[in-house]
Amino acid sequence: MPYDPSAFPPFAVTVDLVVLTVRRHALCALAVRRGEPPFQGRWALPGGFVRADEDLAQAAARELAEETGLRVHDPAVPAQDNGAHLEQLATYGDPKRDPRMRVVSVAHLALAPDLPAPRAGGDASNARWAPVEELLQQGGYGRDGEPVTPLAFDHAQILADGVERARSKIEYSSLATAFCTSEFTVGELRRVYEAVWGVALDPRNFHRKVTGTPGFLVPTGGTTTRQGGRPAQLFRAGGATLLNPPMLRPEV
Amino acid sequence: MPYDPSAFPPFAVTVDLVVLTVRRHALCALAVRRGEPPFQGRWALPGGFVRADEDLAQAAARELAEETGLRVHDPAVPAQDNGAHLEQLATYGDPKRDPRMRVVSVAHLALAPDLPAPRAGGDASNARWAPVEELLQQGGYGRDGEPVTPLAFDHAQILADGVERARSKIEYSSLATAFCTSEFTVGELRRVYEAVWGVALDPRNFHRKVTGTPGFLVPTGGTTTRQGGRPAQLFRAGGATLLNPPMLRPEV
DNA sequence: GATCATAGTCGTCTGCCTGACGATAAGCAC
DNA sequence: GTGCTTATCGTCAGGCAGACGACTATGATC
Repeated sequence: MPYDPSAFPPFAVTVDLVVLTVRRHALCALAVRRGEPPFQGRWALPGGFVRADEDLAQAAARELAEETGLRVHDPAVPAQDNGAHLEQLATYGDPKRDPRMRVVSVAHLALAPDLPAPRAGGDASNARWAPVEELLQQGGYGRDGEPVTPLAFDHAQILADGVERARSKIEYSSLATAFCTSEFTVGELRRVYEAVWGVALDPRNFHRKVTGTPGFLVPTGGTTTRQGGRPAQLFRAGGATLLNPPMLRPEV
Repeated sequence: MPYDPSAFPPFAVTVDLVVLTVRRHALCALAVRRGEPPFQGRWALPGGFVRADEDLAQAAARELAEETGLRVHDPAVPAQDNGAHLEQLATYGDPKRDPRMRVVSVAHLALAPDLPAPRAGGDASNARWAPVEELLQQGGYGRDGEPVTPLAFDHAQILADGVERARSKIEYSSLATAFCTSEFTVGELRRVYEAVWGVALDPRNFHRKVTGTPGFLVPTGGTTTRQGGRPAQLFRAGGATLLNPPMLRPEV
């Protein structure tokens, strides 16, 4: 049976990225300013077309590198530094989600340690880390005093789904370490949980939990005082990826 | 800026379905026989092209209805009978996954109660429920004595991902009730867990757990002896969708 | 109709984990 | 040193899960 192009409607396929990090005790996402219609001047998630010979994960990794310079953490190299976690999130294909044409977007979720500064094709004014709370807010004014405009397209929904995925996934996996630098303290890891969940956790119980879970953390031997106070032991993420029993998210 | 079709490569977009049910104490998936190349004569997951004016979820629901006659359970109508659960699973877009052209497939996961018989365009010999273990098996012979051939395309991977999603999701949600008819007993629900996880559960502890979780089960007042033995209370799925604390899957 | 097999339901006990919280340790700023 | 900060160890009570005993109510079989 020959290939019949009339048998199916053509789609454009893109990848959109929810890139999350923790800055100043807040969960932040990478946003880029749109330079062209539709939604010109509005903030959006980074993303772009999937190329003809490219896998979806490749396209997402390429976009991530283009926007942030981050390489993707290869699970086969556990000790790799500064690698970001990247996973597929969900696919959005409402016929009206892009007014120009039929676009199906495969959204990906990336988790990264706090980065120096975003870059978007070298133009820093067109990319920023913004607290997800602010990006998802409806109306009102941001902390910079500018009026808040909703994200372009259906990106608010995509961002909300990504945040929810991250929030639930750090419960039962060691994914929270993806927000930390290669060596980190128990307190730093706890502040990641607190920022992502937006709650306060008991330092003593948290310490007991993470140090008591085999394979979660491995001590490097060093200590640091970069958080002030008594010197804290430094750890690296252990090989365990699943937390059993899970970290319990407090009721809100 | 005008719409420029040359700016992106065209893709075909399909939905593929992992339809799971529990039959005779085994987790089974719906498979259809391919009538045309590539992989002619091989078993595959049901699916088809997304139409030009159709949302992804609509396309998946349409395919599900075409293959099984099942309607999708609407969460707004909790008491609806025989509705299947349908959710997006993941998207597969390797450039070589279909030798004919560039196809991106948005896989969906459907959970259904045991059904009378599959239908595939009215031709029953081209559709069947098969134990997932058999569909995922590499080589050897099936229980009908025929040699086992792998599923077409990357459908073995898609099926494995769907099964894994179902296995993990019944831990912390009330999704296992989607495998049951509208009224069911605690024992029937337990056999669902046992079939999906492939383990044996203690009937007494299971009973305590599910009846003690508020909102999970609501008694209908009736009883049944359809499983033999002492009459069992009939229940309907309650409004709760999340199980907290979750059902614990025994170590293997 | 007695006996048996089958499934359902209620309890008990023990160990583990969590949440609450006291106490101590070890840095820095003054 | 005093005070402040963060880290770390310990204790205790309550809740939940696994193991398992006991009892109940059907249908099947003799």
